[in-house]
Amino acid sequence: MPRDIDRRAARTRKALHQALLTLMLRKGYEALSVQDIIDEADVGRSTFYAHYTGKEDLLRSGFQMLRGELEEAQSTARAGAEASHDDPLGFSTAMFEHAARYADHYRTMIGGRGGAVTENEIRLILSEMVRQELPPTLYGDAIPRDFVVQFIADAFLTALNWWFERKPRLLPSQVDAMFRRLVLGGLSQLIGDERRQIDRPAANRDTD
Amino acid sequence: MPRDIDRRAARTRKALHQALLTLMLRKGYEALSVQDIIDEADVGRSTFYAHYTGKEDLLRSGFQMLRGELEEAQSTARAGAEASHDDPLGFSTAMFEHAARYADHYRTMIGGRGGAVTENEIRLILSEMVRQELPPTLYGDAIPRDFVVQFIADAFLTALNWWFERKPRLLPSQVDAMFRRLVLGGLSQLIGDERRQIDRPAANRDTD
DNA sequence: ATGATAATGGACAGCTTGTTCGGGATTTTC
DNA sequence: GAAAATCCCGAACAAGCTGTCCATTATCAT
Repeated sequence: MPRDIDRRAARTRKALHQALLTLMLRKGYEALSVQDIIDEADVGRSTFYAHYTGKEDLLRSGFQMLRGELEEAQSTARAGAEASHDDPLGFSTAMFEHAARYADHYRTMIGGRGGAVTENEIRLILSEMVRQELPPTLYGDAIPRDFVVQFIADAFLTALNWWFERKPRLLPSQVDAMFRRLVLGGLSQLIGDERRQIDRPAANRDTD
Repeated sequence: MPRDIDRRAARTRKALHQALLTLMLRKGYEALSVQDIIDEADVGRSTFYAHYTGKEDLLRSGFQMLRGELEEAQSTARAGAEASHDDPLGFSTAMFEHAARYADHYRTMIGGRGGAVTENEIRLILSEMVRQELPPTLYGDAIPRDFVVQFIADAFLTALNWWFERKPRLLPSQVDAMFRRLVLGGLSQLIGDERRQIDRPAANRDTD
């Protein structure tokens, strides 16, 4: 029996992934049928179902690959770097660079093209990254920690979306700088010095 | 010919909207078929197509109603209030209260239940609101204005999502306070006093 | 080369979609 | 109240997609 995966199988899977990528960029995930995918990939119907249980399975498979890539990039980029908790947004630099490298893949996931599955997956991954870097104790207890985590993760997605849709020629480092400054410093730094002192509302004692 | 809409037609449309609402809360928009909707609404197949061209048409129709409600609420809530540019997040208070009032409707739109159509529509509406309130000139030019607009709009959606999914018993005013503090003051206020001074990166001169 | 193994393509029934039609019920108008 | 207009309903239709089956073909190990 063959130790490695059969070359034919590898070729088929690559063709299917490529077809999914192409079609998602063109029509979006939800509007896609299995028929479209196998037509684009030039693959038989039963062949598709021999490899994947449906289009969602194919989608998740591709997502896993990208996730593996990402985790590797994260760990190498931050191997000898400063320890965590030093920079609460430490994930962002490597992440923006990874997005630039796999621009087509990331493009399928944003702007509503990815469907609910992709959206949820990427938000989960990001939330987990942020959670590991955010200091366990926040100043005061006025804002719950998981709220802050979601805030950061979604802000990153916003930056990514804006980057690809509006200014795709920017360098990853440039977008990263804007992202960090806005999330760290907030809006008050941008709207004039006289409002620099934000009002500090009393911490709500009875938050459910 | 009847001056007003026929009562039967109004009843049918109301039943269809209610069915869509119920089913979206249960299964999400994308997983819904026209068959599901007319079964839930107890309406004939041809009747449905006599009123709407498909499920997306029905969705947009309901969305228009809610939008009308919202714009009315916004204008009345801020009739005699302070003029714009005074508070860059002036929309949020009335918006959170509107969301509390129409909780079921808003719940269908967040958490991936609403599908790409809803997501895009609500982001457009929010962006427009924010754009009108944000001062035309931002401190420095390091961060493009439309990036800031998207940042605020998406942060609001994050807050709304977190509110409904995690702490639905909070009052609108409480969520509003957290939202404003986080967006205005940023992350640096939460992670210890020694990092209160954020580093100010030099404005990028060549942003494309 | 040759048998074993695995991928392939096309055909199949079952289901959903969107449309059309005539009979029957309800509302509006007079 | 009765007539006329309008709307709802149910059935039936072609078209498309889905998931499964099996005989055929191409690739692998010896």
